[in-house]
Amino acid sequence: MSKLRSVKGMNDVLPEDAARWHRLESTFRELVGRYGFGEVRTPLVEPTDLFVRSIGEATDIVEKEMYTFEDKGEKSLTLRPEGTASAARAWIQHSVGGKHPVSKWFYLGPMYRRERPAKGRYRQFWQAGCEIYGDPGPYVDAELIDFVVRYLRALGIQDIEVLVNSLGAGGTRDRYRDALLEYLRPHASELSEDSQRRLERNPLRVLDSKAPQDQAIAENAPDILDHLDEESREHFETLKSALDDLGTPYRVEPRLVRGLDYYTRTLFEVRGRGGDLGANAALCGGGRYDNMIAELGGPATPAIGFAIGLDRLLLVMAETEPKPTLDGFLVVQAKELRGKALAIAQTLRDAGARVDADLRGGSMKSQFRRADKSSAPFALILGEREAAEGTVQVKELATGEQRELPIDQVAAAIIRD
RNA sequence: GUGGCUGUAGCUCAGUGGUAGAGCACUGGAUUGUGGCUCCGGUGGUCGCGGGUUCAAUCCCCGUCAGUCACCCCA
Repeated sequence: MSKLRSVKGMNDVLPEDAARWHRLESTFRELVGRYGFGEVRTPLVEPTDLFVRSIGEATDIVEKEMYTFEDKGEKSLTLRPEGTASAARAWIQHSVGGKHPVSKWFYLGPMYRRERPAKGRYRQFWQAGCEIYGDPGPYVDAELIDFVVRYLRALGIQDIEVLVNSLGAGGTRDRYRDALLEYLRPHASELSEDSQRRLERNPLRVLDSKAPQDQAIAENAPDILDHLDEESREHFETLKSALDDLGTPYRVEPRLVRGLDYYTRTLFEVRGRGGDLGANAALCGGGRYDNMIAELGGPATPAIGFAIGLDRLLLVMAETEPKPTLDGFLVVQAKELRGKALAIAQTLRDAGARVDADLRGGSMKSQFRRADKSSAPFALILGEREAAEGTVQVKELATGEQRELPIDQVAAAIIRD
């Protein structure tokens, strides 16, 4: 066991697992393409201030989970803990709003949060997300929620729950906060320790506490949906009927809050119900952030986005059918023929075939064993006789059928599809 | 960040206060140009790391690191 290890909570993906990752990514890229989203690639590192101002100073992410460091003592930088803030920064920086009234962006990449690792939660984790700038909704809100459901289904993930809520706009949040505090304060001593702390700092969080005594109190708490301003109420009603029209299943969850400060109006979360997720069932979180662009110094622009946790999808995703990664595997009779075999392999590769060989010089038996395990449907046998005649034996491993072919006919014989 | 559990071969795991085992995997052979099955053999471990108790520790104690589960929070 080497003492050199990957950093805690940051994991390798080895070739045997890469196919599942490719499926997550290619399915996402394919689907996103059908909606006209374009990819944005931002740096992994941003000025710390970007996240403090967008995500919110008093959030857990900013308070204790960011990888922050001084760049040569000149500037505070942070490894991005999420993608929305970076994308917004890029959108503002390049004045994209001036060129396009509406832009649809997606991103896919690693994010960093210094939390205690657990199943489905890592310090480097992968998110795929979409952002739409310039459309105030609510139809685009519905479209985005529906997108997530379709993406998960395309991966064979059916057992999910879509939760939606609205945080309103303008003064809704503050008005509701006051009403909630008024209700909670008399119960303060009955709340869990955590919630007592949350009470003054972020009382909305008390609502989604898992402690039984908190849930009992939250049960009768005032409902944020009763405090929505008129415009937000209409927005939410239209969103729900748009989802109904799309046939997207959802449940209204007035206690859904989420931990980022920038959300306004539409808020949603998709949870998996597979047993493999443990306590980290949130597969996707998103919502509208109509004020953030302006707060970061850009032109007042409504926006909405979501992020999907790819590591978690991997835990609940259906098994991927293993596909052969090779067409042929060369088996060489004598050591002296290895140079010749290498040349043949190159010729076949030039012709588009996927070919490998074991050129260590082992017995034919061991080479056949490797051919078997390589997933290649064909073994290509090169012996003295074939070498002299410019041919190879092409043996189909599943059936045992074998025929001799001139080298220039081999590629066509073994390439599938 | 708090609490619980775990840490023996590449993998899954047995095991004992007296210097370590199985299955699978890998590899050689039975079959000197032919795999998958079978049989026989072989490689591989500072028993996570450090300290303590002991004549002696993989086993007991403490610490530490890593993993995992729950909480916190979130993707």
